[in-house]
Amino acid sequence: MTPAELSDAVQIAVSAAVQAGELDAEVPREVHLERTRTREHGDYATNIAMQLAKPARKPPREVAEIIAGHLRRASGIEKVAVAGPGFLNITLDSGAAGRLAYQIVVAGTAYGRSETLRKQRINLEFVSANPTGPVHLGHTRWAAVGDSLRRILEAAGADVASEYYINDAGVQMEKFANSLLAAARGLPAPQDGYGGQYIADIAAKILEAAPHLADAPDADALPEFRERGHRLMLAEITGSLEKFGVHYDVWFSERSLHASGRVDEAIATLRTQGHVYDLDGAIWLRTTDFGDDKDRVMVKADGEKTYFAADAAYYLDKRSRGFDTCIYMLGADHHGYIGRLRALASCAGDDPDISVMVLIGQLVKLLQGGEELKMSKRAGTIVTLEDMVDLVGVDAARYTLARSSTDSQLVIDVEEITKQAPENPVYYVQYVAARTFRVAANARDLGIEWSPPESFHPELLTDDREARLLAALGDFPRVVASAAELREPHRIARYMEELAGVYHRFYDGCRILPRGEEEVSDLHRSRLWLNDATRTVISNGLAMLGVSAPERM
RNA sequence: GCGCCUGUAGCUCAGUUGGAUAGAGCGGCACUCUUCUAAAGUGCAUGCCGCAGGUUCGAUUCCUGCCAGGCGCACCA
Repeated sequence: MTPAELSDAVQIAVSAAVQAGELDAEVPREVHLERTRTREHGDYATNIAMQLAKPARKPPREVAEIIAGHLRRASGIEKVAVAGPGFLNITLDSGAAGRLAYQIVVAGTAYGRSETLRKQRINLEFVSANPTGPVHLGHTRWAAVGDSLRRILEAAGADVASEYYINDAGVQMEKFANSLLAAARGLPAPQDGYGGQYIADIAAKILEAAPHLADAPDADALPEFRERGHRLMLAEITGSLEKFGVHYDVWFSERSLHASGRVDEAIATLRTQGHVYDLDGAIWLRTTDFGDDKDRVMVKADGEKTYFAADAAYYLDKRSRGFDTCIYMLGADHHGYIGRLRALASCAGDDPDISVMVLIGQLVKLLQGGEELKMSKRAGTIVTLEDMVDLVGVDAARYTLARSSTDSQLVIDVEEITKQAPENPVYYVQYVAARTFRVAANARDLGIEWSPPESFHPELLTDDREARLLAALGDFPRVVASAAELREPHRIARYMEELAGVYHRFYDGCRILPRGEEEVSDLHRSRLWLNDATRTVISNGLAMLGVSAPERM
């Protein structure tokens, strides 16, 4: 029995009570069920009686007793107890509870997937680091969280396109080109330019590919350095992200917006919507009409288009491609963008509550010897995605970055990364994958046959640890759905850590395979089903985080 | 000054429509392997859930104020 089925059963019990005239209240559309902390409180608890107490004008415990009376008649329920201020503690019949394992195994990779976000077309933009330097640790957090979110949204049935916006127009590229040129000439990095070893490396690569640039006049060499440097840097970024398991559906160039005239078009479109005006020689968008702090310049007095103008064109482009919702994942240093992006959507005639969602993530703070290490491309003291992967590997890196809420700053001690690697919770979770695999492999070696459905006897799974495991496994679809709706991948990770603990305790207390001369029993076979179900959930969950489910560790 | 985020165990952090004795991992102490992987399990210790009010039968959760930390407030990108 799944939580959803139980939730329906409770609802039916409530309406039965209402129909019998015992309860004068509206039947709630949803029944909130939660897994209990201890088995003394049964498998699931609901606070429905306390919620209905007020409208029904009866004490909560009395309401609880009434509902319990009806709920006890439902099939698959062994016990209903009224506890505390009016909780209904429900214990499932072990046969009904155990059938969940069968459903999970049959569903396989589909278990946890849903239609919650069906038909929603979502554009998910993340990382979008300037192609003027490597992907640093701050971006890496977005790579891990963003890519996981893409997988989770898809699991919830949304139609998602992940996208990387390449800021390849503007002065940053010129600074980058100047820095490369300086490095190629053996000069120090220009004021306001980029330093760091990667600049010298790229400059050397360019000279290797195009030796004639060594003697070319600066004016001729500069564009070459810019274009070649851009290509090399972007290739490096793409490569790092690919190795990190991050896939993008679209790599979108800012330049292409300017080149195709879409920036001008966007300004014209917004002008016809009536939100554009001219002042002091500049062209403005009146974002203050929609709650922004101040109006935003789209074209400066010198005729240059601002970054925001390109943003506007990019937004309109996304909408024209049919996306209902555009998710922007930005660092905390960009939180001032929320207002203008939402206002931009309003100016374009959209409802920003639907079409724009800005996820602000706090920055990753690096400590080295108790001192904060600033991440700056200019200073050249960057810890990059590649650095972190080299230290701990893709799995641990992705998991570590994705397991915390993006609302909280992440403090990572550079020196502790390596040292703590074996203690990373990712191994605690992955160990479940390895254990479940080994158990099944050993069972096959012993010649145990458990795959036919008739070898599964859910009613034998009566141990508390089996009940806890079943309840935990049953939670997975709800966790995935809420992670998708709230755009919070860390919920998957936290759930899996909990599931891992529950499984380890089951493994420790409930012998799955026969010992020595012991005969193979139905209980062994049934526990193998539970083992398989756990492996299914753990691998599905790890896949959503882009982390492998190893067969051995 | 204004705005956003955060403040929970020694450390890193969970805790969504308010609920039962506030949790996990790591770290500390003490235990458990001749039998499925001990990267595990069991027990113990450590908490004015930043502070003060308010709403409520009930607040870590909601509201207000204050304190502390981070990050922003360009005709930069």
